[in-house]
Amino acid sequence: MKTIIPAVKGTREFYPEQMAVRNYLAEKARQAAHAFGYQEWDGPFLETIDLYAAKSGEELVKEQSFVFQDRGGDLVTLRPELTPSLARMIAARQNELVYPLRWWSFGPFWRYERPQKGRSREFFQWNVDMLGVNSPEADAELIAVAATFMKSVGLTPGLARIFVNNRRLMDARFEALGIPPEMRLAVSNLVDRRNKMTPENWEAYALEQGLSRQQLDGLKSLLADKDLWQTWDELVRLFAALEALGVREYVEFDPNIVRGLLYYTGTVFEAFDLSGGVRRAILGGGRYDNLLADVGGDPLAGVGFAMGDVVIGIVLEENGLLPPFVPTPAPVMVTVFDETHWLDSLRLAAQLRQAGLNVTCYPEPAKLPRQFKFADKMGMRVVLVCGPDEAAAGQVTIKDLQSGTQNQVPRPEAARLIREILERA
RNA sequence: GUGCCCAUAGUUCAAUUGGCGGAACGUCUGACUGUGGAUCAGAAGGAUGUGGGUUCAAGACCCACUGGGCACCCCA
Repeated sequence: MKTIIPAVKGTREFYPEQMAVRNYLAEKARQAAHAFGYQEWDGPFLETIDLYAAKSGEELVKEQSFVFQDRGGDLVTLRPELTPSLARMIAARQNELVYPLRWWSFGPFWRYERPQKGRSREFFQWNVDMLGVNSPEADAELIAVAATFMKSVGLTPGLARIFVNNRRLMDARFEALGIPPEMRLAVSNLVDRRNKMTPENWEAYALEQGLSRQQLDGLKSLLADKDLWQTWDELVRLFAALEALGVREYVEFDPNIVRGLLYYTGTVFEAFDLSGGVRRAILGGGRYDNLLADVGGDPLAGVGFAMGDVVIGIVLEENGLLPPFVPTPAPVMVTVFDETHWLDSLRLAAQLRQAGLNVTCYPEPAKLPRQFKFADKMGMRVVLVCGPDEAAAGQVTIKDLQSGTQNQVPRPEAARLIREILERA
């Protein structure tokens, strides 16, 4: 009896309070995507491991995926990301889809990682993608969708910001520094871990990776140059478009943004939480122009981003930006005065539902204080009492729990008067 | 997958050198037989995460496991 089977490590249990947060995030994501005309879609939760082998990066496939053998002996994977599924589904119907294609999705993903704060093995991710357009203006639109979401949940540019870079720009600069193509990945990783090491260690590590002293100095000044974007036409156009889209204040150029996924080819961006002590990545994305061709489709340009629900949830919680939790979806409760008035209460509740209200009825006769206490704890706004007095007069008592006032009114008027109370703030 | 830290009531935390496990909040009951929140009074609630070991004696010390956190790694 006392033995409880624990939940699987790294999974999450959504009690109504957490479910409300998840739904809130999903709803805000939906609104932002719909504001820009994106269509909702989804892929399978189970995929073959081969789908990810091509482009997702070795680490993700080999060490961070849930892989199982099914009863037929085939290996199946709980999806660790969505973009490969997107690429396949588009490739399969490449000639019948309407372009430019704007799709969004919000669903569960799994990664076999060591859980810690802001990272679980089971999480929800919002994905937004545009395919069929290759332009900085398209990149800007994706960033604008992200910024629109951030704004809608109360994140100001002071609390969180989107940092942008461009892989082609960096490649050109690496080229100019005489860093050969085969060293680019190592250099990217180097850039990625810069703020995690002391300057001395980082430089030593850089030299160890094969950079010359001169190249290292060149790299350092490159990474410090916040105006570098002005030398790159794509980024000049990107920022002009962001300005026009009204989200320029959320975006900043940062040559240190690299991103690990291999399929990005141009613009890359990452939103960070600036409100706390550590910079935490809220969302990330970029342009991937080769992905379709890589999964066997015709070449098709794409740009997109993904946001996990865990970090954003923590950031909003820590900044007091989550909406207050209202336990019940029914703001109205009918009390049950006693056994003889029980069915009358059920009738009243049914009438009010018929009138379009969400109404709960206390499930049994009980002392009124208990019933009122219950209504209060469940966050209800209106409590109805129909006892002997009301029944004799064909009336009902309506109490507004927020103001504490109550009135006894004819029953046919109840629905209208309740609605009036609910519409008051 | 590596290193370090943590685990006591539903929750957040106490418990001297190893010596009878406490408080706050929450919950329940009553003050209040037709009315929630506030206040007051009372009550319930624990094999101290699991399994072993040391000891006359373990919440405390040792080992393993499980879970969580931090840093790597990676990323949402």
